[in-house]
Amino acid sequence: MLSNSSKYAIKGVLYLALNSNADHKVLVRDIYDTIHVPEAYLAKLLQELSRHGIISSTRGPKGGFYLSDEDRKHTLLEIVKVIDGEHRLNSCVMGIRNCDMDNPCVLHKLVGGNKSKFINVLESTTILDLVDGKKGVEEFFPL
Amino acid sequence: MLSNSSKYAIKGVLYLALNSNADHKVLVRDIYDTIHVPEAYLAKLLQELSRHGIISSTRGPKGGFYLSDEDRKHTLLEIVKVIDGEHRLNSCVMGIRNCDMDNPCVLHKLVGGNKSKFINVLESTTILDLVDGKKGVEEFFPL
DNA sequence: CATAAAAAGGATAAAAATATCTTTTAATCT
DNA sequence: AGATTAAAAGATATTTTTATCCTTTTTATG
Repeated sequence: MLSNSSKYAIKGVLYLALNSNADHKVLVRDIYDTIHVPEAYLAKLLQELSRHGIISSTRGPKGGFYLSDEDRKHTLLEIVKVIDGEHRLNSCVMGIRNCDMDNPCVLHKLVGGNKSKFINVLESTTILDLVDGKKGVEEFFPL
Repeated sequence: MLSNSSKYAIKGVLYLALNSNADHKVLVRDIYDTIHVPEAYLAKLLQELSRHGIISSTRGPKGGFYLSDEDRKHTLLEIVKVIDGEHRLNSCVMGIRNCDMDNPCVLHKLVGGNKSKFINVLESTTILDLVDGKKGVEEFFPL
């Protein structure tokens, strides 16, 4: 339903939301220290998000990844779509061909309702929403 | 959240629920023809379920897989647990360590409710429930 | 008792997901 | 300009999941 990669990406973005802005960019290394996602792998995921304009980055000294105010308006669903692609979320929970919301299989009816809600949460929650009122990264990543 | 293997297994069991009983066993080949799960792979999954007592089987001529009346009382969750193991479903949606229902991370709160409901559905739905009132396998596996 | 049917089991192969390493490009600061 | 820093990009490696194949064991039946 949600790949590890997507989860990693969300964690990374959350870290950025709490610890970065245009004047304070952060290195992958720093993110890694806190969220414990393999450094090189996380870098790949962030690069991908950056390429798609979900997050921002600059190269060179004083460079790093960060979130602009605009970036913070993106939703969790956008992150997931970039990393996992459209198909993973839209396809039938049971992987049954020609089964969708309009012509659902029995299992879909059983389980699909919860899935849609899950997607709705992802779709209606922006980075900003998540971080709003939170002060430290600890609230998100308890050790 | 649910592996392909689990989905395959559920499909196979559904087929058995609709097409088998102690007096009418079915071959993996027959199931394969309908649900389009790779034959040898499906055989492995059904063997696993059989070993765990979720479904029944007998070897030799006139043998095959089938569901006894007792078998039909098993829940979808039991199938998933045999195939995917306990951990996959119980772990934090976000894969965060030391995060569980009692001490949930922020994302857990956001998304965990739906997940629990999903598990509840699996837990409270028996094979019998699913099949009840259905006449043909087509209702489950639209092509 | 021989034979054939069918699951069970073991070993292997292919594909996808996850992770790492190396090289290139761009920005900043002397 | 040149040196340095850091992300971007590309190539490669590892692991896990998914899938297949082949042999063995069990069992019903002629």
